[in-house]
Amino acid sequence: MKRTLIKETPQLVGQTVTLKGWVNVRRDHGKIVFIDLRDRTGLVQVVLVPELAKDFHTEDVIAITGIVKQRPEKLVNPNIETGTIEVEAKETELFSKAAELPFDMGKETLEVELPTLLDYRSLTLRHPKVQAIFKVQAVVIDAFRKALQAKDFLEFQAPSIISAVPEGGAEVFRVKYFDHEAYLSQSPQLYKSLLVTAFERVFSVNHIYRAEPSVTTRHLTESTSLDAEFGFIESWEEVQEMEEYVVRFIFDEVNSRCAKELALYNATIPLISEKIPVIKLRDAQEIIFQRTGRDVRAEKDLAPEDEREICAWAKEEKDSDLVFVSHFLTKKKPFYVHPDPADPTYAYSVDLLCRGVEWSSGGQRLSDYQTIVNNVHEWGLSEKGIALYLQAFKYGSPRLGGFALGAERITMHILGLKNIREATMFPRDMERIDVRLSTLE
RNA sequence: GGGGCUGUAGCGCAGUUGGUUAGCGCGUCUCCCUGUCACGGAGAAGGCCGCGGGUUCGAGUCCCGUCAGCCCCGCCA
Repeated sequence: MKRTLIKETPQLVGQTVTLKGWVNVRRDHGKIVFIDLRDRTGLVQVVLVPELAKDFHTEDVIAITGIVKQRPEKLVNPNIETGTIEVEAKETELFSKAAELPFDMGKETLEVELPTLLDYRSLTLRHPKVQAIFKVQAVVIDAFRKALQAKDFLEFQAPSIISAVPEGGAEVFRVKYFDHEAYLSQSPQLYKSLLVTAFERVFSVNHIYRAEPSVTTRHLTESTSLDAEFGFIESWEEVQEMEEYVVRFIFDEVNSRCAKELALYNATIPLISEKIPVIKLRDAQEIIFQRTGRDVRAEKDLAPEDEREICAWAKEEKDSDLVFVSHFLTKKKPFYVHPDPADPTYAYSVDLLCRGVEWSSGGQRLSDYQTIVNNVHEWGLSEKGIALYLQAFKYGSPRLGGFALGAERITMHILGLKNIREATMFPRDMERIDVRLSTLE
């Protein structure tokens, strides 16, 4: 018989249906047995006689053929979407038996610590509350695409294998590449910029790789970067405005498409004011000094503590969970960053902070060929490995800029997760590639 | 790389100033239960207290080492 999805059952009262899915939980009452069956669309209560319930256990994969029945009013369960009905089983079939579970899967919340959550990833990804994280993430990424497609951006696939390290700063993974050495890309930055000279407006959803020896709650060695870049801008503010539009678009989509998922985490979309406040690094540091007495005014960057403080300021003073910080030090940024002509010490760069953490960085890029070449030398880089990038600007380029958002960080902060690994299906860090590396020795 | 904290049953945890037989909840197994929905009730199994050494009459508890994990800082296109 044709399979019916669980979410369809409330509309099929009186009909015989075949449901296929996993046993979420079994409640045995002797002469009557209840099974909450789970498929990708939801949960439904199945009523069975013991003979049909067999020895079904949590996570067994089964099929149930039965009649959809309206529940009497006093038996309605308002907590599940199919709570007005139940399915009275007439026939059951076991597809696949589940081994004894290492923890309780039938609970509303998985009560496991992070290492257990990841050690049993194939299993924990079945849990509805865990799945909610990745539904939100899928919507975030989809909304990013939709927002930029609506502005006529072209999606491209950036390469992961690169021949030279143009950025400096972050550590890179080396890979053996036949007789040569290559690297894993830390960013599609140079590709998206050079593509602007061909397509004007481009974006990409790519994995990026960082060999930073960082063990924190917000760093991964492999993560998903949402990149956008576009040309013919008038100023760096246009980049910041485009980013604001994209972030707002993402929030709207998540709000309208993920109400259920947000509710599971008791989460609310970050508060976004009519206009996200934009503040220069030095002004931000002055504000921190005024608020806390902590003098960070000579620092070259914001420490995590500073990022939290400036977010607190934005929240209290500007009614916004988000805040842009601009004009970082040119020398702390990569060679392609565009200095502010008014004071070249500072750059047309802009980070987006949300709920205490950096969500993105972006800004205006250099577009003048000779200036770029000079900077390549000044930054101590080699022209050879980035020849294609330089070529793009040699043959004419519009004024350009762009930004990159971290998909996992957005997901994490929307849902209020404490560790970015929770917002990553298969997180890689210094100690883990699917399994703990220490277990492989 | 620096600092802090934690390793006790499958999972999540408690365990007093060092004291006799190692505790709780969930899960698992057996039995009972026709209206539960995190069902309930009765019973049972399940532990080299991460590992190694030390102090002590006596160590889950104190000390040293080691391994594993978590958090903070640093680093972070």
